[in-house]
Amino acid sequence: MSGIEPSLLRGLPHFRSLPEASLAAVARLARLRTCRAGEALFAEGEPARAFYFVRSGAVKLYRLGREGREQVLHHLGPGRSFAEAAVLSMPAYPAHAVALETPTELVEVAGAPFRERLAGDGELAVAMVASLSMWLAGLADRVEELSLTSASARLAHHLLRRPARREGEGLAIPLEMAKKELAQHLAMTPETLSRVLRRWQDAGIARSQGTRLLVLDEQRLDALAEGREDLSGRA
Amino acid sequence: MSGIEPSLLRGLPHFRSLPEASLAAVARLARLRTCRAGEALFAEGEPARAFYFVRSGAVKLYRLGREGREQVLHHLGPGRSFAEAAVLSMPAYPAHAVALETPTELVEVAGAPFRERLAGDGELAVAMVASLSMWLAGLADRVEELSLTSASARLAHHLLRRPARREGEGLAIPLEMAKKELAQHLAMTPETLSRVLRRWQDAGIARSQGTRLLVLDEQRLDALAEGREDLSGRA
DNA sequence: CGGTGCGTTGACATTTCTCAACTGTTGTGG
DNA sequence: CCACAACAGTTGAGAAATGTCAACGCACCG
Repeated sequence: MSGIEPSLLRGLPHFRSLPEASLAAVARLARLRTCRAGEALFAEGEPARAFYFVRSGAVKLYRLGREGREQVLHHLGPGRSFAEAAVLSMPAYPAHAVALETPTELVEVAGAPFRERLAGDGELAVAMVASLSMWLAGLADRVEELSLTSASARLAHHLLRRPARREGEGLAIPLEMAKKELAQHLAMTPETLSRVLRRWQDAGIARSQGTRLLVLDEQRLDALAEGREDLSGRA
Repeated sequence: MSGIEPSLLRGLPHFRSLPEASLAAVARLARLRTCRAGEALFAEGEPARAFYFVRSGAVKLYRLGREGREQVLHHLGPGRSFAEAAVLSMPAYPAHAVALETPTELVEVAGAPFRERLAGDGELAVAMVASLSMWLAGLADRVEELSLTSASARLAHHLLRRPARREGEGLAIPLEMAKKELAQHLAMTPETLSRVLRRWQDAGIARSQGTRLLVLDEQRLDALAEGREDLSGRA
């Protein structure tokens, strides 16, 4: 409520090229909030009062279907923002949000005053347009991913778009969710995910190492993602 | 290139509450374009030079995978806009676009001058934010849809979110794509789609009438969309 | 120590895909 | 106007992928 240091915002991708005045104005509407794992930020259907930036830790956005089935929409790490669209042009949050780590540091920006500021501040509005475009691109990618009909294609597609680190013989990709959640993210069961990884290991394509994956044969992973390779016959 | 009547823009949802000056400025960057079915508007990878509004007719956005497999991303009818995100913050179009009907009337807005205008025109930027938010909500919905694991749940979910018309005993939902494309849109094969519809017909839930669907039992369709009902045992 | 929950594996049921044949429609050219 | 090709849509039979249920190991945490 009382505002934060503008410098805390400067590091965020959206505001990198924002004039000092705009940045200061936004900082005045923001407050820093530190959460513990499991702490809820907002619930689906609740009036959209603020949007957020992740400074450290992680946040999960999800919906609840009937019978408590949890549909994970996104995992967000440092630098990402969320709920801008809700605050800017929707009456209520379209999903639930909880912090995943202790501590998770967030910048919380009050919605109503931000909306007012936006109309008169072109530079800020352009920054928000860029931010929303980022979300759009991400979701479009996700749609493409989910349109793939085979489980291994979806997994391969997903993995190939994660930040990875070259590591000796292969590519190390950190899995930033529990396998259970990753499975749901990719519209498959945990069992299927486990078996796909098993097959990849047997085929020498990749090796599951607890919380990360070591890809040994990038080309074949690529082929799998595009449905060019099949992997059934070659047990 | 030479501009169009501002009144042509006023009808579009994005610009409903835009000041006269902004509207006129955009109109100056726009031109009216009439296409025939099959006419390409832009190709994937091409530099994003303009974005569009549909005035009449319809447009299809799609990607091409290897081997010419066409992945339909969206069908757009009158009032919708597309490629704003590409023009505003991406170097190239992320998909192909073609007109689907003869005639299809479009408003084409030149990208570069629009971007310049945007920075200084807060009202316009806010309008674009609203437009992008609409896209975001639509894509989020699509992600949720594709996350459903059963074919009939995806189809039910999809149908329940289409504009429909009450019609005597039931609900008439126009299918705005060929069944072949609808199937791909829902990550299933045309055969599976056909069989699901057959089962619904046998169960008295809905009746496929060529290019439209007559829903007889909305409640059960709802149940199917949420995985509450199964429809296997009750042939 | 127990408990709780994730991840793996196996056996089995079911859905969905694949391939193929057949129908009906549409549009074209004779 | 008809014959024909081309293509969407349907249906069937069999194969393959995936989901379901259950058991087990294992780590983590009280």
